Amino acid sequence: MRLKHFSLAEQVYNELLKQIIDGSRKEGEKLSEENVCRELGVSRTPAREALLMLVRDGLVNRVQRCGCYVKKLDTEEIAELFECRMMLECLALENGFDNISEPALLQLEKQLEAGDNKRSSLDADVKMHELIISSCPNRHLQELIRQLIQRTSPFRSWRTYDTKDIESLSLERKEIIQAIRKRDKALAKALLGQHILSGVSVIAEKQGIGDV
Amino acid sequence: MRLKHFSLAEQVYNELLKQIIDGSRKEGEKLSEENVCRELGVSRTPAREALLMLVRDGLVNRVQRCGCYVKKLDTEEIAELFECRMMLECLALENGFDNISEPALLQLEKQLEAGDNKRSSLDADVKMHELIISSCPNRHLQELIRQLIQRTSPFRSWRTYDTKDIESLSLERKEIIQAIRKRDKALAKALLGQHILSGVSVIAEKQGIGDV
DNA sequence: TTATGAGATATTGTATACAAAATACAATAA
DNA sequence: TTATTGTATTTTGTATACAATATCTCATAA
Repeated sequence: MRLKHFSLAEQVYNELLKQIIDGSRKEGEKLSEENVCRELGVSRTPAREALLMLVRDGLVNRVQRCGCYVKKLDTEEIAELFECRMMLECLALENGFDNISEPALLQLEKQLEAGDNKRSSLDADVKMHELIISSCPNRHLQELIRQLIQRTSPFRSWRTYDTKDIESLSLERKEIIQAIRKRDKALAKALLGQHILSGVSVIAEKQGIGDV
Repeated sequence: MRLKHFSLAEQVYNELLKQIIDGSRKEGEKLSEENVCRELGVSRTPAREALLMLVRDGLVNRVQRCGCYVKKLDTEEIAELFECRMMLECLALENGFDNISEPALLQLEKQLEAGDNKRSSLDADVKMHELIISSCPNRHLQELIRQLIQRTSPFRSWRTYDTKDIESLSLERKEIIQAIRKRDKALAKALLGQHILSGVSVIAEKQGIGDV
């Protein structure tokens, strides 16, 4: 087996990605090459490459001769981003519906039962969406959706602050799984769509507050 | 107005992009930094950046410490790529159907009439798809589709070698436009889907020949 | 006070040198 | 002959120096 060795550029990329997703890099924040270098102890070349990779992912804006910024989306763009993800995940569910196996669903249900804190709630969420995505036979569509999920990740935690939210999200997931197990495709798609869009209004509110 | 000045990286990117799309860079071809530099008369830094941008676009593969190659897709991956594009363009048509204006359709029909050679056939194709895409209100979906169109572009010319192909493609487009003008959404979507997938079998054949 | 502009400073774009790893190749042994 | 191993060459990864541009500061004038 060939061991993978991570280049500095990849390591910087992974670190910045984590920071952007977990919110420690705020939207709109300047990511100057100099600062990134100094903070992570590498030269400008790998830092630049990492930033380019984040631009590729749609998480960073780059303006010629001005530098890179954590991408800042207005409320409407966020709504469209979630809507786009919703449409594509529903498409994946439509296409892969019959490939979702009963054992996989049972296993997922068990994991959903166990989840009642924020951490396991996020885990369960990732697993459910990944089950749906990986059941879709079109690998390009799979990749597009994974990319969209990554782009919506910075907003993910906004809806899992209090216990009530976590519980209602958990319930939504259970209903989706049940609909799939009952082989009710139309219902499953409708519930999945609602589930993905459910956070948008909360996000819109929080952003409104943030702007003041 | 602020004049846009293109960085060397962008210029190299545009040149390589053109070469990959028009087929002068064959699939699987090695794109070593050294060669790219020498051919285009720049240093390695902008060449590297251009290659990274092509990786972002899905047109180039990059293996750590081994270099970059023009992405080579097997027949099944190509089929899935076109299928993915088909699904998303149909989604865009579904969403933007009512936004497609009669004047825009009339103008497009005129341009389709004029097109009977390869060049104008490609132009007409670009315009028709762009009309559909830009009518869809979701800008993220728009961008995903444009990216997919770029990724399918290297295969585009494979179906426009002889006059018969050009004519039948032209006819397909006219039928799609007519269906939209009659506001028959289901028919328009079905025809659009067929149109996008129509080249796949031809591509599969040609690739088979290429492999011998 | 506000607007303008010159100069200083900081940041990005580009070239290049060096380090590390992969590949090619030749020599040797089985 | 074939397999293997060590060396040479090539290529990618990283650091850094220099060039070009943008931004900031502050003085001056309307």
